[in-house]
Amino acid sequence: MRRIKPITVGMVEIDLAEHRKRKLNRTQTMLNLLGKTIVSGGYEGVPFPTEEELSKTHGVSRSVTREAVKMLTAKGLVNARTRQGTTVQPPSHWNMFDADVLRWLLDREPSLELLRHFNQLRIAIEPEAAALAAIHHTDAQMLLIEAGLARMADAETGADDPLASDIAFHVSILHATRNPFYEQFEPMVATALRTSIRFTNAIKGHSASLCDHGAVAQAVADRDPAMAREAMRKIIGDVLELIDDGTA
Amino acid sequence: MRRIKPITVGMVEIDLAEHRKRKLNRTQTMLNLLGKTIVSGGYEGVPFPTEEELSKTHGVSRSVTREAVKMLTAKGLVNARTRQGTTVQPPSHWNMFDADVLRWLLDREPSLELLRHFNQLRIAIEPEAAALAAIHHTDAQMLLIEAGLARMADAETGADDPLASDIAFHVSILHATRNPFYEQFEPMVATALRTSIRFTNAIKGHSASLCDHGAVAQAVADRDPAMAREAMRKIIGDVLELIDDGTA
DNA sequence: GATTGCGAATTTGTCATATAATTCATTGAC
DNA sequence: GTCAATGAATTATATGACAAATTCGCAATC
Repeated sequence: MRRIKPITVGMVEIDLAEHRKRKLNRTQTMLNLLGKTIVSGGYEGVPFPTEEELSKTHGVSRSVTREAVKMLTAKGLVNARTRQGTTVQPPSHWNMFDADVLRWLLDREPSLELLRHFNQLRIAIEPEAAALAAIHHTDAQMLLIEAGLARMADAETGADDPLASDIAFHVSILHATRNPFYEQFEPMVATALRTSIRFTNAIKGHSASLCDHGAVAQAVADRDPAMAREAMRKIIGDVLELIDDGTA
Repeated sequence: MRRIKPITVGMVEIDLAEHRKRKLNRTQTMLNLLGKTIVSGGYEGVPFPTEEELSKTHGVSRSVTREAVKMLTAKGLVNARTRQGTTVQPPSHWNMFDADVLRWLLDREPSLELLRHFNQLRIAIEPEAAALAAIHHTDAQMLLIEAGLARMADAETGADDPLASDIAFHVSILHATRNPFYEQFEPMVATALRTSIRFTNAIKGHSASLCDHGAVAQAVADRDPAMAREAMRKIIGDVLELIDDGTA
């Protein structure tokens, strides 16, 4: 009966291409669609559709709709109650560290405000992460950190991707803390760095940046927490300064 | 045909009482059950059951099982693929800031190690949160902070619950940052505080603690970020010290 | 013997329909 | 006016069927 995939949309842009490329199934497509719509305020004022409405609108079965809504519930975006229907939760309930939610947020507004919020968090997390890494890192993790630094050096000469190497370095520090909570910030840090270059692509003061990153690595290697913290704070502080300048 | 709720379990303890009390539906019960089991390593070595097995074992329909698994997927605990089955993800993929995951973790091990990890994070987050609060708080938020402080004072005289007032104070600081990412730490901070008293119930140096908290509030009111940061760092630092002593 | 191709089996993914449970609104009795 | 009974709307659960994707074994070929 139904031969063509009836994946289509109401308000958000159609992501059929992305859908095909990533081989998303219908539940995942539905999840993305609803997530994006919620995050971009598509249901403010209007009540969230019932399961039946959603199913009809998007040409999928109720099972698909329900499972997508369940996932949204698990991420804190909505809350479903019998008879009352499904309601969108206020943003404070959203799981901001979820990779999907972050993606939807950026999709909505790669705004300076969001970038500032990211980096306000980074300046709390990463210096302390560097300090913890200085204390708790294993030899293998130290090698990874140095590898990240080497990649950044390569990026100087064009032999590697600057963004990827930057992410690799910061992520390696997070893991070296050996604290599972710090490791959770990987998607956020990666996202923040990716977003940064969109706004401040002029900041190719990479030579200075490379030097700063080297200082962090050295302090971690020396198992000097205070120094590591300071060095990392300088890196993030510089970024934050640039962003604040962008605003003012 | 089926008259009695067939909610029962295999390896984890039966939470029928909790189930009734919180009026959990079957999907939520299933979610809790699977979540606890996964977090406590119940599926290490053995493959995760298929949908049909789970449904049979727990006497629920495949819908319920599937929706529970979907929620676990959304929280990063498992990954389902056609024909390959559902696999448990490594802990680094788990969404550690999810309230459910936190609860399951504590249910497994209210361990000193976990408590230390919590507070290693708090010492990054909360001092910076206090600094941000000093800059960005609104009048209403300042009132909430002072209310929290007042409750702590009441707790001194037994007029209020010490734990609840402590949580209220710290949470009010988080919200005063006006940064949605900081607000996400509410469940973690609350959990950390709740867990603390189990271990360090001797720390009823509340008079000292009250004084320290007052210093934070004052610095925030004065819009003095550096002072707020320092005062908060002292509070968490003291806790961390106690925990580390407990280990050594 | 190694590789490629094909088909069967397995498991999640999707659909359709029916029924239960819960809650809100309305109506009616007192 | 208050309270209980009734009904309606919506999610929750059950059931059975089929689709899609991936693995695995087997066979054919080189």
